[in-house]
Formats: sequence, structure tokens, C-alpha cells
Amino acid sequence: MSASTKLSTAVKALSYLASVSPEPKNSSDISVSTGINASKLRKLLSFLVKSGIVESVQGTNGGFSLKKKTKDIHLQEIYCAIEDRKAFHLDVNKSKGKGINNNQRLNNFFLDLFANLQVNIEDEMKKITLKSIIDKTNSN
Amino acid sequence: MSASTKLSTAVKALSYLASVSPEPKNSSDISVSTGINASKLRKLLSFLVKSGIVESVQGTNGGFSLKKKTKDIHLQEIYCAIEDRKAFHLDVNKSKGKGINNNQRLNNFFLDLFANLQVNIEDEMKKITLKSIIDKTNSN
DNA sequence: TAATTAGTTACACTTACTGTAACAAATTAT
DNA sequence: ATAATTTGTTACAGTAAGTGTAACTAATTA
Repeated sequence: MSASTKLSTAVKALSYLASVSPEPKNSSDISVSTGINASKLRKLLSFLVKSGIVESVQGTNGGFSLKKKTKDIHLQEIYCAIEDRKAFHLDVNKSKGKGINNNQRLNNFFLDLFANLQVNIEDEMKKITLKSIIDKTNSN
Repeated sequence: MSASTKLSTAVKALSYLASVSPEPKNSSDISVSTGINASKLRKLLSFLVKSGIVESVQGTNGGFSLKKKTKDIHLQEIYCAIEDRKAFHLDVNKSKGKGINNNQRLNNFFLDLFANLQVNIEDEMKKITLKSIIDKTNSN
């Protein structure tokens, strides 16, 4: 899954959980709602559990439920929970050939640049709460 | 090549061309300097030719040369020249399952969001000229 | 005419992604 | 206790995408 697909899928699952909160829902239910394979969903949600956004209970009548209020869940923390690789993943090419020193300085330049862009992106995401997304997309 | 690798490679090639400007250099020379396969380099530079950043001459003593001054080449135009796919490529998942309408609205939300983030990224890149990069990385 | 060089295509190789299934561990209901 | 349920994790075949290199075509020059 690409970063964007993971993020939108996670938000769909969280949005669904919010709509039935606080009742836990299992991966099969969420799968029906989101159209994502239950196994993948469990894998994805396990990251959200580890980061404290979602709570999980195993066993009969178990499942996933929100651990925080939707107004206190920001898009950035969802993104960071499910994505270790950054938006601009920093794989500038290896240095070989003549101008190694110069290439190395350019690599460092781009490492810095991409890190800064990443900060910008995450700052934008911090402004967006799950609640605001639900309010926008559920307005019917 | 990932977007970041392509971008840094392109800048390395352009930086090299700037250092020997206005003399054209062939892909073999640039390959030695950057460590990138000459064939790939030709492919990458052909995009910069099409967008008017680089000029190419075929035949003996031909090669690539800068068509614009380094102060007039912005990182954003390099990025757009070589990258059709965006930083956050917008492949939100297909809608199926129960909550199709809701999923569709969420997809649209993320399409908008990613488009906005893309604008932010490119705005940052517009602030950076090839000259400023060369000045920063050649300071020795 | 021969040599050179950009531009493009092709291809084998590898790597990564995808979707699904299967299994282990935890928990609950009976 | 036992059986059923459910998360969490692993595995795997199948597919898609990326990589590096070579080879070919077309343009240009010596």
C-alpha cells in the first residue's frame, strides 16, 4: 500500500469506529465497511493500537475501538503511526565517480531539504483532526 | 529511480554543466562525474531538454549544456520536468463495500489534501534556485 | 563517408508489492 | 475446562514495478 492509500484506509476505519463508538468492531466488520481485506486491516490497525489511537480486545465479541476522542486525534499522528517511510523518502543516490565530495555535499543538501519538506507536510497534517474530517465527509 | 534520487541526480548533472558552461558535455562525461549510467542520464536529461532548461546537440563534440542561467533555474521546474508523478501520488483506494458514498467523500477529501500538500512542496521548491544550491555546496 | 552522440527501445534481472491464507496467542462465553 | 472467537503475525505464490545495461536509430559533425 502506498502512503496515501494507507492513510485514507486508516481514516476510513477510524471514521467507522467513531460512528459505532464505543462498541468494539472486529476486522471482518470493518472490512465490509471499507472494502479492505481483513488481514491487511488487522495489520494496519495494529500500528494504531501500538501508538495508542485504537484499543483492541481479542476473543469473542472483541475487536477494535477508539481510545481517544475524535477531536483529539490528528492526521499527523495517524500518518506517523502507520508510516515509517517518509513522504519524500530520502534515498539520494550513492556517491561514486569523480566529484565525490561535491556529490556528498549535494546529498546532504537534499537530505536537509527533504527533511524540511517533511516537517511542512506534517505541520499541515497536525491542523487536521479526525473530527474535522468526519464532520466534512459525513455532512448528509 | 525514486523522485528524490531523480531530483538530486538531475541537480548534480546540472551543477556539473554549470561548472563547465557554456561548453557542452556528453553523457559519458556526466556519467563519470555523477556515477550514473550514461543511458539513464540521457533519458533523464531529455526531459530537461524538453522543458527548456538544457540544450542538447547531437553528433561529434555534441552534448548537453545549460540553456538558462543558474539564477533563473528553480528547483520546482526541475522537479516538474522530470517527475510527472507527484510526491504524494493520489492513489486512494477504490471504493467498494458498504459505505461507498462515505468512502467516496473521504477519497475526495484526501485528493484535495494531497493536492494542497503538493502545492506547498512546490512553493518551497520555487524559492530555491540552482545558483543557490551551487553556492551552498561548492563553498570550498 | 565515417565517427560521434543524443534519443529511444528492449530485455533480463532483481526487487517490491499484493492479496490471501494459515497459524499462534489471547480472550471470552458456555 | 472446552470450544469458539478474534487479534496479531507469518508465509507464500503471483504479480507488478524498478534497475542496470545493452543495442539500435537518427541526427550531426569532422
